[in-house]
Amino acid sequence: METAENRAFFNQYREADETWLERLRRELNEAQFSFATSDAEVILGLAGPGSGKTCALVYRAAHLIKCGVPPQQILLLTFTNKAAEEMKERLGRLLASLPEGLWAGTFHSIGARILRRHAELFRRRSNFTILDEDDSSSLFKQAVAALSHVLDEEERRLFLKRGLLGRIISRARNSEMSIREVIEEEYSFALDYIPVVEELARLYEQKKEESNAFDFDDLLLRWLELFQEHPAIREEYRQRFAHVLVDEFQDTNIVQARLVDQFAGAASLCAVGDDAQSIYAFRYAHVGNILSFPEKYPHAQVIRMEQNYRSTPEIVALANASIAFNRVQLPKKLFSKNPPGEKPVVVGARNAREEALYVLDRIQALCRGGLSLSDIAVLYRSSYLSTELELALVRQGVPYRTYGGVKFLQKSHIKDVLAYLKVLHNPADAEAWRRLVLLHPGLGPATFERLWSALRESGNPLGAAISGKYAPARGKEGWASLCRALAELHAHADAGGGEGVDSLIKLILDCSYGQILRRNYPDQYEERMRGIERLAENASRYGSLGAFLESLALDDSLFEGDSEEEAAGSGSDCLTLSTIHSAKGKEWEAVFVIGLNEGSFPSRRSEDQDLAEERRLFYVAVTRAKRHLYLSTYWESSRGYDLLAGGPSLFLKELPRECFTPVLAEEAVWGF
DNA sequence: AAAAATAAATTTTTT
DNA sequence: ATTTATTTTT
Repeated sequence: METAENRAFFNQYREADETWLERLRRELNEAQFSFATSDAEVILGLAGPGSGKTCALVYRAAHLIKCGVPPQQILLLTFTNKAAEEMKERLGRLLASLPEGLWAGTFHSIGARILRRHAELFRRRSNFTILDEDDSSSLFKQAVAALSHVLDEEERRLFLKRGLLGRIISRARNSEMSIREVIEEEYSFALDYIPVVEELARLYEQKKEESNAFDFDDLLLRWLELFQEHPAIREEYRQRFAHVLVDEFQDTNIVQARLVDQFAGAASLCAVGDDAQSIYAFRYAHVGNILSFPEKYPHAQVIRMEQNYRSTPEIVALANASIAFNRVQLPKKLFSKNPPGEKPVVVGARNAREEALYVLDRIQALCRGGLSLSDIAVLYRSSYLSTELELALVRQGVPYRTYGGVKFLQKSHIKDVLAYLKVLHNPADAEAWRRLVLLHPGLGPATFERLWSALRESGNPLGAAISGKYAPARGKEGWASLCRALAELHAHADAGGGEGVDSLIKLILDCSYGQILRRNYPDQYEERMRGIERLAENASRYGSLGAFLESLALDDSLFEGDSEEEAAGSGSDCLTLSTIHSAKGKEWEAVFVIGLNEGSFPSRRSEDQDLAEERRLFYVAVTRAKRHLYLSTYWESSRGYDLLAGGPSLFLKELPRECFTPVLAEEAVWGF
């Protein structure tokens, strides 16, 4: 009914304000226009890269608001936080100001937001911790240790190796399969261990509950469970959100699709995506979601957007030629009417260093030709492929920023500081306690276990620690100093209230972690200190500790890049280095895709069925380019485990000859 | 028995 | 460079 009301509003508006509609007509093409203004209840936008699907989604949201839909009735689901931010910003620009009350975020962050309000239904409190992958694998390790009477050493190692256990369990949870089914289908070597894995999963759940914590999967699954088992709550949200808009639908998994389904009937649903750009199978993305969408919703209006506005016809031709090798896909004919440009260049280099020198040389040439560094990006399959280039860039003093790859958050000193904050915010967080305790000399894992079980028994771990009643047999001084620090921090956090997270971090350094840092990293003390200061700067923008920890858990893009970028002056004109996954949705005038070697890309770890996914990844990479595209490969591997650099990637070899211009790097690099 | 010190190994992609 | 396995020290 509510949607009908909105629709009435909508139609009334349609006649009332011609200028907004005129603007839409001017700025959008036919398909985008009908997408943005359609009043169908279910809409699917099938759109190729560079066709402006995100743009259409933003305009649709703006249009709804222009038509009088209150912003708080709109739920905008994106795949990355970056995308959510970008949409909000574009929406703000379109409407002159950012609408208040609109919910825009990733499935995970919206899930966290909703679950904070209903945490008690899952025996959690609203200050629950969100576990990252390291945290969960640590819990798995403890669960495995608890079953040491069943598993011998070799078996224990098997399960912990490369997160096998986590992958099995996560796979089961995200694909609506039982652990038995997952093992039977994909891990047949573990058939004998099905009951063991089931028991481990139970132990893991129990540990999460004890720690008042959710992992990433919980944020989706428990959200779904909330809606399925509490119809009244579900109805509340169905009433609230009259419009649900989903970006990058091809990357949703089964649970996420079910979450969208929960709104069907009450809200108008609208999703955009491109099956050819599905690159998150490793996170259980299910392309079937987008392929079968029209069957699930027979009344859905399907709008195709096939014109590419981003790239030259030459680049589009290469992309089309490559993706055509994937047999299972929706037929699409991406085309570009842009003025022609140069053919993409395929570069062969002897080794990574020569490749780096070539790329550097071309970047400098492009800059002389009038491009600025921010118009250029270098993309790669895996983060290690960027090291040679980074060396060359630093030598030449070219400023750059990296996306994806080694995480700022994974730096140990940052995690140490965060452990203090987590203990303060959620004193049940066993992982955080463990980290803090082990920082101190004389305190090891065994002592931690004893201390922790005592603290947990008390029902108020933080209070118990501060009271000083508990003391370990060894490492008394370390424990005492930790307790003093926590007492001080707790008092400060309590008194401060709105004091700001940054002052809390400063206090952590002053009363405890400063000395520990100096002791543990005598050589890098200064550098790491600067990293923590940057953390504090970022923290100052958050109103509460909870908000800060949550956005840290769900969005590390805040901390991408590191000290190199500082030297270059942040915000200034700089080159982009990015994994292809992190480059999704972006575009640059000139794009270099490096390390296109058989074995690296497609990754040798991928199996046959993954080859299509790797090719889609290649497709995403090349379609980031507007005018200049360079694809490079090298054949001598310089590093030990980079071994088997097996010559040019299949994705280069299979390209029709007329698509590109071949070049040998040595002629350009050593030419004179 | 536990913790500290030393040696070895490990890196796809991300919420 | 940081986690993880192994040895040495307390």
